[in-house]
Formats: sequence, C-alpha cells, structure tokens
Amino acid sequence: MGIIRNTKSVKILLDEFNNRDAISVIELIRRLNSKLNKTTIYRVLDKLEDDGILHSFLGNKGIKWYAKCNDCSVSTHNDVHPHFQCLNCGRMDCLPESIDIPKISNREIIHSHVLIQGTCELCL
Amino acid sequence: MGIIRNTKSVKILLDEFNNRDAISVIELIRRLNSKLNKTTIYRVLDKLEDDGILHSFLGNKGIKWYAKCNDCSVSTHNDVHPHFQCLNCGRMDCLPESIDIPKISNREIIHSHVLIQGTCELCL
DNA sequence: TTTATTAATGCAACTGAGTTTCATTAATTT
DNA sequence: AAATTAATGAAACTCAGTTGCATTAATAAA
Repeated sequence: MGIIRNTKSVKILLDEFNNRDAISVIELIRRLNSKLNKTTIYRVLDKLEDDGILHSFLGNKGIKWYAKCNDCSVSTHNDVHPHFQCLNCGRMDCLPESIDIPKISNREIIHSHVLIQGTCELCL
Repeated sequence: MGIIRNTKSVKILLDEFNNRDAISVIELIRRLNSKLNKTTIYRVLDKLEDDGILHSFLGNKGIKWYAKCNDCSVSTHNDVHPHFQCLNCGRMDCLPESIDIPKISNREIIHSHVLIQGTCELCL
C-alpha cells in the first residue's frame, strides 16, 4: 500500500528528485532536516517505492539510495540497469546501459542489482 | 597490510570456510561467539581480504559477507562473478557465471558488484 | 460547512551492524 | 630467556534505520 493522501511531505520529497538522478536517504535527511522528520522521510520514500514512483538500492557501505523510476521497466527480461557510484565524490547515477543477467540453472531469479564503482566524468 | 602472525583466530575463521561457500559476518559472530570476540572477527576477516584469501561483498540489507577467493581473478576484463542470495533461506553462493560489465563512456570503472536474488535450488 | 475518521507526522527511544580505544596477551625476533 | 610488537578482548561508541505512541491534518461522511 503506497501513498493515500496528498501531503506536503510527499511534495517536498518529490521536489528533491527534480535536479539530481539519485539521492541517498542520508543526504535527504541532511537537506530536509528543518522541514521533515527523518522517520517521515523513510516512510514516504518507502511508499513512493511501493507506488513505483521511486526505486531504491544500496550504495557504498550499504547506504540506501533512491532514484526516480524513469524507464524502469519491470524487467520483462533478465535485464538490469546498473547504478554507478563515484568513489571520489560519492555521486550516484542510474546508467542507461542494460546489463544482461544470464539465467541460472536450478535457481529462480527474482531481481538483480548491479553497482559499478569508479570515477565519474566530473572527477576524471 | 594483511596477516603477519599465525594465530588461532586465523585458523578458526578459515576453518569456517571449508564447508560453506559464503558466510555473513553476523553468522560468523553467532557461531564463534564462545571462541572469538566480534572485533577480532571483523579484523581478521579484513586482513584475510587484504591478503586476497577472502573477498567481501554486501548482501540483503547491506549485511557484509565473505567468501573464499577460489578463481577470483583480479578481473583483467570487465567481468564480475555474481553472488546469488536466496530470499527464502538466506543462503548465499558465489556463482561461476561471468557477468559482462560494458565500458561506460567518460567514466573509469574500478570495480563492480552483482547481486542476484531469488530462490535457490534447495528452496525451489 | 461542520464533524468524524483515520492516514500521516513528529518525537523519543530503540536496534543492531560495524568501529574505536586501550589495556592485556601471545607470536615472533633478538 | 628477554624484548618487541602484532593480535586480542572488552567496553563504549557511532550511525543508519526502525518502532511505539501521542498528536496533527487530509479526506470522507453527515
């Protein structure tokens, strides 16, 4: 069950995804700490993910990140769009490239995560 | 800098990797709590990784896992061996399959992680 | 429009994986 | 055997994320 009511918290949070590609919850809490409680931030993000508006994944050190679902298909095939994290500046991007995850014998794949780490275009 | 002295902690920890493929630190702490302090477990695992004997990666919820480096090449190409985690029983395996990570323009790839989640052969 | 309902929020306290500090112990070197 | 110092254990800490509960506010009903 996702968002039911149209609150200011939802608006404030969605606004944060207008400029950037992906944002960590930690960064959102830091930016919005005067406007929203961190518990609210966690809860609203969780609901927005349920609604298919955002998707979450883990970055460096298991930190939780969210990004807008642009063309996030529900992976009809075993394709996954990777996330790229710059180890220098910490920036995270959703890459348009599609990674092919081969079928694994005797195992049923539910979902996959690909995290690529390195140096981003701005830091090169 | 990795292991310098031949201590019982190193032996006890390496023994745990004889049967299983991959073990989470949490599970190791649970199993060895009468023999080793959790700080020691974290430290020895870290050193064994420095020595190239084990490799670490993050599983579900950002939990840290370790596995023996069998044929873990230092990825001469952009190939990564994926880890498979069963969402039913929690078991983790290093898969022999090789995932091809394409070169990303304007970005330098340092390393990549592929986590595949689903149902394992035992739980199917 | 007012009242009733209940989803959403804020706050405080909590959880739990992982880290740091420092005194003590035990491999290794001299 | 003594000296050196890497390794260990214990306690306290950090910090991302969660839970419980009283309060607030969005929506539905009257």
